[in-house]
Amino acid sequence: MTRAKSESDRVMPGPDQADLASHDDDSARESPRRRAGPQLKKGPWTPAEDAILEAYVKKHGVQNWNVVQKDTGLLRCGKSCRLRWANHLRPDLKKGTFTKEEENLIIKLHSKMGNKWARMAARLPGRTDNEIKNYWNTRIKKCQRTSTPIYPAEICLQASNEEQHESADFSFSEKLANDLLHGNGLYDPSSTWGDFIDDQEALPYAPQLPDVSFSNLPGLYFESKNHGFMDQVNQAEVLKESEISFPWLNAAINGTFDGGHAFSNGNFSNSRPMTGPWKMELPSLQFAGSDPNNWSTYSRTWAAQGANFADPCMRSSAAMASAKFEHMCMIPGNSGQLEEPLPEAHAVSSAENQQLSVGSSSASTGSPCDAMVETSELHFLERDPNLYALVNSCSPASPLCQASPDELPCSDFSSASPVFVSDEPTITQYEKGFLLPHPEDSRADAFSHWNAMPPIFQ
DNA sequence: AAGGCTGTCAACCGCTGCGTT
DNA sequence: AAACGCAGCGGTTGACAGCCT
Repeated sequence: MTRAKSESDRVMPGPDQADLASHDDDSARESPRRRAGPQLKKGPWTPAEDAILEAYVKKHGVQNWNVVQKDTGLLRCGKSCRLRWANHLRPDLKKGTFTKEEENLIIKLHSKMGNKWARMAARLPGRTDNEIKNYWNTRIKKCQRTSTPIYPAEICLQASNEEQHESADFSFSEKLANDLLHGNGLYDPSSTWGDFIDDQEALPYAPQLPDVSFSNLPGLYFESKNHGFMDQVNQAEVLKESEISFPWLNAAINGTFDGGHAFSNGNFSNSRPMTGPWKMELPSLQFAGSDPNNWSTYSRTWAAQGANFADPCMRSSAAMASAKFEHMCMIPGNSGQLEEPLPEAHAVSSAENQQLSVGSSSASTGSPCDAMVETSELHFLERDPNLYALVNSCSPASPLCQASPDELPCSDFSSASPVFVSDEPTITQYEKGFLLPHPEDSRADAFSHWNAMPPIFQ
C-alpha cells in the first residue's frame, strides 16, 4: 500500500492539537513512578519541538539526552528526545519507502540476525531500526495472511552465495538453520541429512542455528495455532532423529554430562569469543498440570509418542526443539520464571503415553522454559536414565561425537552463571567444518514469527 | 457513502547493558 | 560490590490513511 503522504509530507498536528492530545495522554497515561518535575508531554512531536531539539543537537551534539529537556525547556523526556532525533531529525536519514534492494537486504539480514533491528539498521544507511522493524512486522503479517514464505528463495540463494564467499568455513549451524528454514516453505523434501552436510550449495542463509533453534524453533511447532505439535510427532523418532541429524546436540549434552562442558549458553560459539549475555526463550507449552520435580517425565512422555513426521527436515527441527526443550525443562529446581509454570507440567507426568496437546499461546506467556536456568542445576541427565541413554547413543560417526569434551561447543558448566546467559565465552573450538556462528551474527529471533509460517506448519 | 480492514508510521514502555559513583 | 543513571534495544500500541466491500 502506498501512503498518501511521504514521511516528510506527513502532517504533524498543530501545537494546539498536540497539546490537547498530550494533555489527554498525560492524564490517561501518567506513570505513578514519574519523578517530580515538569509535566512531560507525550504523543506526536510538534514542528516547534522538532526545531528546538534540532537546534539544540546541532549546537551541543548528542550527549546526555536528559539534559536536553533541562536546557531547552522541552517538555519531553530524554528518551523521547533521543528517539525523535534518531528516527526523524537526524540529517542522514533517508526518507521514503524502502527500495527493492533495501527490502532484499532486510530479508537477508533478518535471516542472519533475527530481530536485531539496530544491527540491521547499521547495515542500511539512513534507515532506522524502527523503520526496519515496522517493515518486517508488516511483512510478517502479509506473509501470514498470504501463506507465503518469509524468506523468498531468491533472497536466500543470494545470501547463500554471498556467505560462501564471505566465509571459508562451512558453518554447520548455517546448514542446519537452512534445513530449518526449508520448513519455511522453502524446504526441499528430497534433501537428506547427508545431502545437507555434503551439499555446499545448500542455503546457509539462515545461520546461527543454536540460538535460532533453541530460542525460537520450538515456537515453530508449539505455537502452531491449528495443530498440536505432539499430535504429529513421534517423540521417540524425534529424539532418535536428533542423534542422526544433530550429533553435535547430543555431543553437547554428552559433554555436559561427561566432561563438564555443555552448551550452557544455549548457544555455541565459533572461534570468535562470545560477547554479551544470551537469553534463551523457549516455547510456551501449556499443560493441564505438572510435576514440579520431574521435567524428565516430559522427555519420556515424548519418547513414548507414536506419530510420524512427514519429512526429515521437520523431524530434524523438531528434534532440536525437542532436545533443547528437554535439556532445559528437565532441569529441576530452576529458579525464577520456570517455577511458576512448573505446575502446568505436572499433567505431563500424569498423562504419560497420552498425546500431548501443545498450547498455541505466544512464547512470551509464561513458558516453562522461559527461564534462566542455573548451571548448578544441570545434572538433569543423571536423573533421567532414558535421556542419558539417548544422549549417549550419539552416533559415533558424527564429528562432534568423536570430539573430546574440550572440543565441544560447550561452556563450562561449573560456572555459577545462568546457563543461558553467558558473560564469559568459553567455547572457541569446533570440529573442523562445524563452526558455529558468531553470536553477533546469530539470529536470535529469526524464527520469532513462526506462527506466521505457511501452511506447511499449519 | 459508510464501515471494516489493512498498512504504515510514530511513539511509548519495559528491559538490559554499561559506565560511573 | 552495590547502587544508580543513562543509552540503547526490541516489543507493543495507537493513530491515521487508503482500500475494499
